[in-house]
Amino acid sequence: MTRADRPDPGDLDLTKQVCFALYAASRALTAVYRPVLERLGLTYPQYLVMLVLWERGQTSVKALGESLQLDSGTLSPLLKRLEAAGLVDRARDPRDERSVVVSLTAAGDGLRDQATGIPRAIAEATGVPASELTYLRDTLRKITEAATAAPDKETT
Amino acid sequence: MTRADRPDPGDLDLTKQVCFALYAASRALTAVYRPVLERLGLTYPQYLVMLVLWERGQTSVKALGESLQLDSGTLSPLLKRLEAAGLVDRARDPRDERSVVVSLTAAGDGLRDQATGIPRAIAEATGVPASELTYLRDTLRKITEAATAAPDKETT
DNA sequence: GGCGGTTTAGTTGTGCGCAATCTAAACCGT
DNA sequence: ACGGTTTAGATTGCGCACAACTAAACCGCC
Repeated sequence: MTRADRPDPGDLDLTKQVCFALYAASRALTAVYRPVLERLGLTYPQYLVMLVLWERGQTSVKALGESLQLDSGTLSPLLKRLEAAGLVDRARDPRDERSVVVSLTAAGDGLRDQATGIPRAIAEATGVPASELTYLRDTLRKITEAATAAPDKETT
Repeated sequence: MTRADRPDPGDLDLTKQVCFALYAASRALTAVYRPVLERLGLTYPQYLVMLVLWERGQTSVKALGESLQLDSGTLSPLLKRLEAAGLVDRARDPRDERSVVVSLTAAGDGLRDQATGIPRAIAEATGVPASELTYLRDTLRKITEAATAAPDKETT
């Protein structure tokens, strides 16, 4: 069922451009993080996991996956690497043995201090004004929500 | 509580949120493409390569890399798979044997017809108005440019 | 209690992305 | 013509993402 505000032909190119812009911008920004995070021995997805843990102290793998929108196929090996690096502990929840609780080690908690300056460093490196960032964030969230709820495009 | 009480705490969180929003939105939109492209036997990066070829007919690997901002480490195996799928040909440029020219096969050219409806399908699936898409595209380009040119402390 | 279905992680396999390294071809100044 | 440099592409290794599958624990129900 097409909407009343269906895009006209001119918009088709636009969609293409937006998708690529998103794809390119995401990789470009991650590349800005890379050298900064390298000093902490983290990749960007690992940094995201640490952000959640610094805020919550501990979480199940499931909750982590919901927050970051990643599945166990991605998280399991990633968490294994964080554990091998001595930053997190993993243990089955005794209340529910299906669940694995991820928590910070002392080293993982200590890393937080070194990470506090990162958002500022990134903001300065890119130099995009906060007003635009706010609008951008909200628009991106809207797109993510719309894409996540996207219909699977029926027949043919 | 874990937040830094700095002069401008709002911006720091914002940066973090924008980066994640970008990362999440990019993956979410790619996921919308996935089932659509699957019918053509293409992944999203492969689709991007085909878009360039449908527009230009042929390109060198280098030019392709500049357009998509991907290096040979990514493109070489990707093009090999497209070649194995019978969609493209690869040949050394006789004028400069260092360069490899990628061109469309008949099958690759024929796939264009099936691909014309894709941008519309994506636009409808997400349902974000064109006015926002335009602003979004321009902001993303600005960020990509800023990130690509980002000053890096590891400079010597 | 035992059975069937669900939930939670982990594993396997494929395809990016990117750094580092390698090879070969082209260019360049002498 | 020559040796050094630059350039284009391929290869290797690692870490995501994601689909498909497996195994174990939980749950409801009889």
